[in-house]
Amino acid sequence: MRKNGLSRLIDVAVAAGVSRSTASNVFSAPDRVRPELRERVEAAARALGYLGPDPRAKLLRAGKVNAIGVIPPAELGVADTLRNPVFAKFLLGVGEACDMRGASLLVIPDGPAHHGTRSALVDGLIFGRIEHLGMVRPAQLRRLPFAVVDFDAGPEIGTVKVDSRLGSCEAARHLIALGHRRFAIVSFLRSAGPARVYPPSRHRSPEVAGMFIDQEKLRGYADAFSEAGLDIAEVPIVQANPWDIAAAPIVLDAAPEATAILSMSVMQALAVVKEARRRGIAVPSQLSVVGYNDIAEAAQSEPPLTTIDARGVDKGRLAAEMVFAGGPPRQEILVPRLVIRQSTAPPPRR
Amino acid sequence: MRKNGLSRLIDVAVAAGVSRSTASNVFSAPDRVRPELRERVEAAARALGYLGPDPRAKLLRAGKVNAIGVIPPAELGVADTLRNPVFAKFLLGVGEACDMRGASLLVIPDGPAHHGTRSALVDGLIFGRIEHLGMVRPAQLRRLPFAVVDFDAGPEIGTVKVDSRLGSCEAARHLIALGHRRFAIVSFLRSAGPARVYPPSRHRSPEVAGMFIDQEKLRGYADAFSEAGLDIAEVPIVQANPWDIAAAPIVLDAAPEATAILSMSVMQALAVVKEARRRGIAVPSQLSVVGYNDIAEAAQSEPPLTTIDARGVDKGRLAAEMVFAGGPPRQEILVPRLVIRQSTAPPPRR
DNA sequence: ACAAAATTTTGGATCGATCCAAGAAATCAT
DNA sequence: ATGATTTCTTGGATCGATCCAAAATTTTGT
Repeated sequence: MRKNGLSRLIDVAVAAGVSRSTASNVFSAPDRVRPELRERVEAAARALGYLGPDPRAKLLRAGKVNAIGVIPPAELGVADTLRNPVFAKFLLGVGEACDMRGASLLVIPDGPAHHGTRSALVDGLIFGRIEHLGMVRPAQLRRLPFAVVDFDAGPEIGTVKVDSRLGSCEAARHLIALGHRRFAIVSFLRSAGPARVYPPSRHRSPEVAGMFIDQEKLRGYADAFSEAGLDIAEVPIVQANPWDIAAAPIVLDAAPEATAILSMSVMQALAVVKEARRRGIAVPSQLSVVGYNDIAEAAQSEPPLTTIDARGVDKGRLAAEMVFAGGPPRQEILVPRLVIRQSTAPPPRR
Repeated sequence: MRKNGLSRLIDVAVAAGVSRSTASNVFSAPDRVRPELRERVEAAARALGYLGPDPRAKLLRAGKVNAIGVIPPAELGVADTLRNPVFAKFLLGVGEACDMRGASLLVIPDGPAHHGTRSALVDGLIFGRIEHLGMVRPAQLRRLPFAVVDFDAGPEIGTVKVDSRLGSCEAARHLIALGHRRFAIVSFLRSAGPARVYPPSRHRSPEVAGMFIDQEKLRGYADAFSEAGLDIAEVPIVQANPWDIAAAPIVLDAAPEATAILSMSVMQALAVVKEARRRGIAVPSQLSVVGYNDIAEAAQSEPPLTTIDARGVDKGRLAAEMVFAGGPPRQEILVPRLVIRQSTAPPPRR
């Protein structure tokens, strides 16, 4: 017994009259110990209340923790991460991969100085956002397997991406195929603040052009428009914080003549549907709405929302499998899928 | 530089021409080292690509990991845990507490032999269910601070509980106060399988009496009924797996004359509302429904669901704070709150 | 019964740092 | 310049296990 009251492997060994190594073997390789001796050691362990090797010490030698770490987008804490339904789906995928190997999942809020990356006790890391590019090198140097998600970090680094340009293109194509010609787009506003409206003709202003991920999606919309001989420059764009559902009325006001709304976020799309119904605009017969990302609420909305399944779960699973598997870095690109529900229909006749 | 390519503190020390201790101090107590020397060490570290003390070794001495572990109900893996909205709320609360201390959150799927409990690298543990009672002793012996949630483990052990008897009593009181007299109860079926109906008079059968948590809630309903001079024995009970929303039709069929449904799960309550509307039964004017547990879907349902807020977030936060704070074991009992929305109204006149 | 082979057990070294008491160097007082 | 302080730096011990090669023991073959 020690001063701190906990007994160690060596205490057990002494009590059982064997060497440390033998005692160690009883716990980690029982077959190597003669049954008789093994029982003696086990009895001693029981008597001392010894619970098996201390995971910390074990770790020091073995180096394996049996856990994977996920570092959420920079500004998010643990709670925010869990609260965000889109990110939660991703986490779910990571969780699935963990379950396959019986590993644990660590959510690491990234404090200042990337303390999390440097000190987390994990076998590998998954970086969730662009802001983490600076942490890639530290992780590399720590020789920790890791993968990045949703951004390009070069061929040296395992990556899982979703082709969001294609995804939003599909969304727009779907509406165009239904016959829509008058649209409005709900885009992202990264900086905090109220929604902003960009009427047609103001698209080339730097605020619109300068966004990052959203830019991909905007290109996707533009692809579909030009395929159909339409010009995206004639479509009004509303930028809103993806979670600021109070922006829905602004969207509807900004494009009263639109028959279809393309939203880069699900939450906005759901909010627009709700607001439209509140105003007595029938969805989908008078107004069609397509979102981006498929979450539970989308299926349960009234009417259920047509949206893009951005493969969040698969993304998480693949990233985690990459980390677990080790091996040379791979680049995976997932293809988003259009999920057609009841928020889209041909435009009303005039 | 080592064979494995990673440099250690000692390599840095040698390169800088100082002792290990001094090098160590540069990273953990910079003020103790003369600026000139410190810079020399830092330069050496940079040159060798040394990233600071290895968290694993640090841990062996210090014992702190800056992470808290949550062990979900036995049969759930990591993914199931995140998928379950009720448990996810609890996790959210734990996450909030983590954010306050900048700690990480580890979700530990509990494999066979409680391997997780024994080997998880955390500063403390939270046990999420009755099945974990057997793991309490191991944790105690490991001298790990821990808390249990939702079940009584004796005065020696920190506990956060929610008074579910009171919660369900409130639910029933609410309906009774609105004037309802004919009810049906949706209870839990722990074993897998299809829903079962227990008409009045069969309440005392062992399947009904033998359930655990649900028993508390049933008592709560009974409390409210007897306050109003009603007898719960006259109320039909449907037992269904809490997630088996296919059971909703069975509920409505089992009690066609009921004007109000008391459900022990939110999901069932939401399913019942949906099914009722599908059948053309107006909610709440013809049928009132009260759930138990408040999740996002409940507020977004059509109509929004009246339900019991079982304080999931607070429960998680308190449990985590207990673990972080250490100190003598406390027993917290949270009081559930009735959240009145639009799924309840006075019964229809006949 | 004795050597050879197979199985068990053992002690020393190691994983990568931190702590602490003691030694060395620099600063100050007289 | 000498001793007394104060500030830095150092090596040895430690955290709690595992690994490995060598020693001890048991089993097998003839």
